[in-house]
Amino acid sequence: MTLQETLEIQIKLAIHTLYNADLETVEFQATRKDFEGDITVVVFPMLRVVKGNPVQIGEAIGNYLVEHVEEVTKFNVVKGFLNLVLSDAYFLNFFNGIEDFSEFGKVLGDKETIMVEYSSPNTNKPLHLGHIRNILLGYSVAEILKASGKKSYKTQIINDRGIHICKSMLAWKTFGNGETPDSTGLKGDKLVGNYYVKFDQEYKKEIAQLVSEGVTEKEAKIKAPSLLEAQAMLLKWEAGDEEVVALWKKMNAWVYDGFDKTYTSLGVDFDTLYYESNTYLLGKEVIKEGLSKNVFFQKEDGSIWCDLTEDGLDEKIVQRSDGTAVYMTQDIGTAIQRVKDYQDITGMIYTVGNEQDYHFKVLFLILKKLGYQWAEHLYHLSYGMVDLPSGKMKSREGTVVDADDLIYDMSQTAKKISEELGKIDDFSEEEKESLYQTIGLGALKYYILKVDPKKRILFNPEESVDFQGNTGPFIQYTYARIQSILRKATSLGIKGESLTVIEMHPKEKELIKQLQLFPETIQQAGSQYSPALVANYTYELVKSFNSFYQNVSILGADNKEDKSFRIQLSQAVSDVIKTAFSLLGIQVPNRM
RNA sequence: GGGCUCGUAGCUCAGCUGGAUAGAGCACCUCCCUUCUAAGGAGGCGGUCACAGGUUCGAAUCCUGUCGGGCUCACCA
Repeated sequence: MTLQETLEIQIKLAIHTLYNADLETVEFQATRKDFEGDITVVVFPMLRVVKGNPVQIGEAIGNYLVEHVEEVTKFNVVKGFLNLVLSDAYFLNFFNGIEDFSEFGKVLGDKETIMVEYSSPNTNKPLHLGHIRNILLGYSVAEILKASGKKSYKTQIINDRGIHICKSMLAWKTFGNGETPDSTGLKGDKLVGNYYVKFDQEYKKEIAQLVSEGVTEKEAKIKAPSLLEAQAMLLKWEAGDEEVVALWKKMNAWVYDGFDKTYTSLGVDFDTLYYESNTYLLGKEVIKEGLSKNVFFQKEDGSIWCDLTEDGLDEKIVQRSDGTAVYMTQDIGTAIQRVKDYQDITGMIYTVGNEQDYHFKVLFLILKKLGYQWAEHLYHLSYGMVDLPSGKMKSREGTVVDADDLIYDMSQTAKKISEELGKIDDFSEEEKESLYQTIGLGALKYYILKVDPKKRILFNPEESVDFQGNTGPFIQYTYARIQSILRKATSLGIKGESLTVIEMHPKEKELIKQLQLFPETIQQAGSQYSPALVANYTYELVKSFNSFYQNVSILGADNKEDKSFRIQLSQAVSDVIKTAFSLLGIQVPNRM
């Protein structure tokens, strides 16, 4: 039983014996810094069942608790707030009760299995900052779920089909002269992306040409030769034309290879992949079934719809009049396929930008109507766009912040700062590079993940990302400092021993309180799908530690007991930092 | 126009299912390295929580409306 549970029982008992009344619940909150105490009971809500002065009631409960609950040593009442002071022994017991903090906070379990989809880029453009947010969020949420006692699979759907792919294929065929990533030294996704841009340029030229010949702009957009050619290519692709398919395979392979490099440098991975080219036909069977169950209805032109007006939404098309699949069809099919492939799945999370809120609302509703139980546990991890001060990132206007460039820039900044500080001059070149990468990525990932997912992020490339204050490097730095102390402690032969009696410094007590919060932080982050909660928790923990570090000497403690305790405490804090950061996909360095 | 969403300090953000004088970081100003890494610490300046009503003992938080930003309402994905 936790202390809070004990207190709740005792407080109910107190109210019962003192006032002959019964409380439903007891409201607790952390005691504010300005008041003495460790935990606070809010008296106001009790006034509903107990008539009287809140201060007097608080006093009465306080006295009762001091008498009946060993851990409560003192109390004070301010207005309707009963602040309880807990004994050092209580905190020490908690601390000693955990022999190893390296797995602290995590819960093992596999009763629920969640598939998390993230990234899912188009294969014709390199990844940019917007994708980075998506990727970091999806990866982190999957890790958090795992730590909160669920099983998770990471996946993505690769949009490798459609007219857009044909555009870059066509441009490469026409202007490429057989260029390859090897021959140009370009990353595959960058090379293909260039041809996508090239297509667009040619297409615009053609439109301009047609317009000058007297064709209306609207007409020109449809009749431009290169577009017609791309459309012809798509038809060939769908018909399985050998040459087209071979080219498609070759260029897609380049793109995947390029993406993989970016994923690797971001340190993320996937358990399984889905390709749109494999799944785009899947939904049709289900549509037929849904039609027979009257979940869908057919219009005269043959198109198939789902009527969602009773749910306050519109009618939504699920299959075109020509019988081909739309976006929705394919998503329905893919969802069902996933559950077939992984039968232990109990829910799914889609990491997709908030511009698709409506789409997912509809998708989930349709799947529920089709009668799938797991449809009750679908969640759209919707996140805000990453905007620049100039507005939206637009690839056509060249205002896109490229993922690879950004990652590189971050490590360069880390390098610059590190070199100025000169603390790692004895590192080998490889060690240095690896550290710069760790810090640069730490800064970037933390910067993005600390913000509530649903809020939009304003990214200013000019100001770049901070390395001071509430940042990844700040936390990594604290971790590195603790490692330094622990190394020194080991070399001095100081070992941590379990202690029973010790007078605790307020800063030590504060740290233990922070540590206690970690398990519930993971649970909350899991149920709210919010890495930001983990980030903010870590920041608070680290701030407390730094204050402790600056005000209390660890290795220079007066006696053996204090020294031993503080080393253990430091170890615990660094373990939790490491775990918390691993949930965010951020590494921690032993020195920096 | 309908729907969804956001609006907290000059800037970037925290504020859990309503609770004490609204918290951090950056920027600006003071201090602190002969003591465990100063990417740090201690302090100062800075807010009518967009606005107006309402519910409540109590509202940044819940409800309604207004204003402002974003997204969305395709036989595109």
